[in-house]
Amino acid sequence: MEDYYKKTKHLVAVDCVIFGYKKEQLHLLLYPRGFEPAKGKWSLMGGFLQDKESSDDSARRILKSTTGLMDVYLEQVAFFTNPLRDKAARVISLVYYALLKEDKYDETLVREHGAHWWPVNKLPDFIFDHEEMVRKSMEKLQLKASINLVGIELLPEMFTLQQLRNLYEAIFQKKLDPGNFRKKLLSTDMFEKLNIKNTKASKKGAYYYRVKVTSQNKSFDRLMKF
Amino acid sequence: MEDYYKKTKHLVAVDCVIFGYKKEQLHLLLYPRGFEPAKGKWSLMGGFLQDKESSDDSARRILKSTTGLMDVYLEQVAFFTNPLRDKAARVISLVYYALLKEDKYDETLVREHGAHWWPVNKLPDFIFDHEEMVRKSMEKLQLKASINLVGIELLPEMFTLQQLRNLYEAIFQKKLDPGNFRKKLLSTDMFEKLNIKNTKASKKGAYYYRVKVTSQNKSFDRLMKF
DNA sequence: GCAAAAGTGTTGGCTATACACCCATGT
DNA sequence: ACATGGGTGTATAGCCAACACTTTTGC
Repeated sequence: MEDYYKKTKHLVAVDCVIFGYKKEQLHLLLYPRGFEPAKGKWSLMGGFLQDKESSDDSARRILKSTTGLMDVYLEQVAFFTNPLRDKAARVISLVYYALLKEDKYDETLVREHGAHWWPVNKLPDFIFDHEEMVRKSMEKLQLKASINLVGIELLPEMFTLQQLRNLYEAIFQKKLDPGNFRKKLLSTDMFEKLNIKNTKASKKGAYYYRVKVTSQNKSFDRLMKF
Repeated sequence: MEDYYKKTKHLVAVDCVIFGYKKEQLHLLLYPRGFEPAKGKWSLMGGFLQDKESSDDSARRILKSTTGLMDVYLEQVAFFTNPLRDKAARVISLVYYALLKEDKYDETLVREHGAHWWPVNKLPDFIFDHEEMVRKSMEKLQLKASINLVGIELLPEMFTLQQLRNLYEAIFQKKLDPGNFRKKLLSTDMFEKLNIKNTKASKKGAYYYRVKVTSQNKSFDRLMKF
């Protein structure tokens, strides 16, 4: 066990499942693979883990270089280690998902990489095992959204309950009852009602809310079911 | 990205948090570190990921060599990548937890490795970040026990509801109401009542149950709260 | 006035928890 | 007979889904 130098070393990749919320739909930022094998299929943003770099730092470096964003919410998803998963070489993959605030990223930088936003309900063909990575990320995100409020990470600072509901509908890919959703979320006492109304979405106008500073990273009291 | 050969390679360890259920308490199989650094502290069972070996296979190889067991329930927990986590060298760790059936493992083999079973409520000092690995494993196990029946993996084929309740009490580290537990679990219709009684634990004797074959890997209908 | 979204209220069913109570039996 | 765990029943509280209903306002 102490003979570290005798052991096989491996290439370690960090792949990021980047969620963004655009046009009331959850999207993934993907880029097309330009070379064989699997040319033309779509791929997650990834890179190799470097010397003296934690995988968290690595993921942040990848996100910085592809979206320009520094402070991004990151969560571990899983590791993928099948020796044949990458046809070109034996590569271990460490997978994260990331949540990007609407329109805060650098669109030019994104385009530079040939990247494209795909709605999660109409995804293209993926290379290798990236489809499974995405599936597991969705499951993790849904679990997280049941325990914590994900509004902070994906919505602007001020939002109506309708916008928040749309976000949750996008995450769980199903319609939610407006009245019940409203009562459920407000019962957590995590929101602050503002004296401003959004009159764009309806004639009556809906009040904007803000997440209370004190409950930034708080859990719901119980596991919410959506 | 295609220049695989230029990238840094890393040592990749697979560490196993081995849960066993002994004497009505959840235990962890740990072994003492016999060399510096961190000599005398306790460590998870681990080994290095080899060439052409998936981390699942690697974990199974480690479990086979330390407990003699072939078919063990395994679940991914997380990866640990802090560059300074192992003082001797930069090592990525992939962590699994394993569930060992009571008394099915090879006690001689276990002793050979100097390993020791520690009850989860009185654990020793760990090396490096192994304590966090254990904590995350406990959380994952509790989550799993809320979604699936873990009795199959940790109990003998035949068990009384009292034994099952003790197991759940050990997993969640709290007392559960006997009557309510019974009703909750039986309501899932995953059990088959046998015509045999266990008369050791009580005078009246409790019927043995068995998990129905059809519901081996089934989920509870809802998330159970214990 | 009407449509459409905002927001409130009501109801029935299910689940969790606490706990009372009877059953069977070894000592 | 009584203590002990096995097993059943009941009462209460809280949550959730469905849906009726009221409010506001632009057209």
